[in-house]
Amino acid sequence: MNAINFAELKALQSQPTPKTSCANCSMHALCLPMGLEPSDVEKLDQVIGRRRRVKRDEFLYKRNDPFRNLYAIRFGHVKTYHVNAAGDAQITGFQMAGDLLGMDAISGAHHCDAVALEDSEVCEIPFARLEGLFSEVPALLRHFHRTMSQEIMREQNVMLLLGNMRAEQRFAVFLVNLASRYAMRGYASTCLQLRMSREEIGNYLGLTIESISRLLSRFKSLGLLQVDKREIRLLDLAQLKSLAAGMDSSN
Amino acid sequence: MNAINFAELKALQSQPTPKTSCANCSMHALCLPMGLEPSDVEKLDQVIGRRRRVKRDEFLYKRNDPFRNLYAIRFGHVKTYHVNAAGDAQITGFQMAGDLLGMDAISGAHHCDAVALEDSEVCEIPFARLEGLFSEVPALLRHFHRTMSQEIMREQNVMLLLGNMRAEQRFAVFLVNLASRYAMRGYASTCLQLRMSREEIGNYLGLTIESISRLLSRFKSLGLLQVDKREIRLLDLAQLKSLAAGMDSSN
DNA sequence: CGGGCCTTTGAACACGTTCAACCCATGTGG
DNA sequence: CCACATGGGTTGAACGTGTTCAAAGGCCCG
Repeated sequence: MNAINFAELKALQSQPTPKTSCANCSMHALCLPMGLEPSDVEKLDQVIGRRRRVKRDEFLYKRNDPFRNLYAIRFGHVKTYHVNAAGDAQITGFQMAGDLLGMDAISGAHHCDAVALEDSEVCEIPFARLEGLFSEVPALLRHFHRTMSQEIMREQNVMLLLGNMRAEQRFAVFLVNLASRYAMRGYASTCLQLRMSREEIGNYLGLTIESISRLLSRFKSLGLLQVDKREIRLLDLAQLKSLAAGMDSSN
Repeated sequence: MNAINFAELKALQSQPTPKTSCANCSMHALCLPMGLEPSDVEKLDQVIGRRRRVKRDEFLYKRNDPFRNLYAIRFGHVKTYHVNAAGDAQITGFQMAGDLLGMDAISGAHHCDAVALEDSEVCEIPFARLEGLFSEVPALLRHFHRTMSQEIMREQNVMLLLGNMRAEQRFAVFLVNLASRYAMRGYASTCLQLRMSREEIGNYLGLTIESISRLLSRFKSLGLLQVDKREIRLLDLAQLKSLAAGMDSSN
């Protein structure tokens, strides 16, 4: 796979900062405008609100905020999480550039919190205006439905992970999945710069921080990866994939 | 809450079998036509395909079936589940009358299996025709988006359940949730006729059949419920709710 | 150099699983 | 009619995975 780094590409070909628009956003091939005609992309651009910077640890939205916008990440990383009555959190997803957030809130208000894992920038997409565009641009509506559908699939996969995988397999799935998402975005997929802490990974995977630490040590000693703080170099992706698929493990 | 049994009501008021349509379906207040004008309900009726009977243990759809239809349950119960590479299943949901199935497949093909838990009947909703109706009936599109959004929320709640609840709390959540869904449908909410086996409950909750059995015994001995095979009578809903919320448990 | 934060590692523990036996209701064949 | 098999459910005992608790290490920034 010829890994092209879209972000670098963009930086190379355009010294003068381009107008912020979908057409020249490095994520247009993954994000909402995916597959649209240029004229339709322009209409989408009209609809999209301001670009918004979110600093590390700042909220993108909070539980019970009224639903007004969807958010598309331009760059950076975000986590979404639920807090239960007892006060402990469950992280429901890590989102990166090109991902769409907030679809769980369409029925009324936001039911989870969204916080930036690093300084990030998002496109605010006023949902009322987007709805107005749906009748005009059927391809956009179709793509929107596919996106929601994929979000449902993603969550079902997490249910699978939490419901019947052991710790080792969960962590392998996490790593392989992260690698493939970076690959789709043209980033090096064997050298992950984790944006989240061990604790956040553990929370997402239904494990403790200690378990994550032990798994990293085990995988390291098995020669599957190298660890240096939050940089993880995947050395044996094939083996990791077979662990993620539930094969062998201890033979 | 004045529990009206819609199914019985319908049976009483119409000895001659009425034409099968959304307008006189007992689930119209919960299902796709929810909140639509009568004229729009009629349009929806035009779009909906045949009603289809599914016997107990028969497939409604299978993994890799091409996506053509959504399904609304008229009566009966269905389970959806994923099968992983190793061959074991994870049940991702139990659906009942008024529920909509198949939204995870919009992006292409079905990714899970759907099987009837008892003899059931569903409305086949050809998605292409439904899409055609969206531009004509904006209220339908809005409701469809809310429905997908709610499905995302439901799955996030399962992630919460599987990710950071102990067995006791999981099972309490399961019972309370089931009771509330029956209540919404006008059925007695304190006397549950389970349509699924202990094994299926356990699978859904990430537990074993033995754990479910033990939990039932424990709850019984605590005076929270009575059990007779698959009939469960909830005796202390308040206490069950507080267990489900993560309160006390052992004091 | 000190303090704070994140991480790693070790040891004891606990929750839920696994394995096994048994119960009970239902259905089937001799 | 009984004998027997089958499938779902319950209960007990031993086990194991991952947690909890605790201590120590590494790193950053003041």
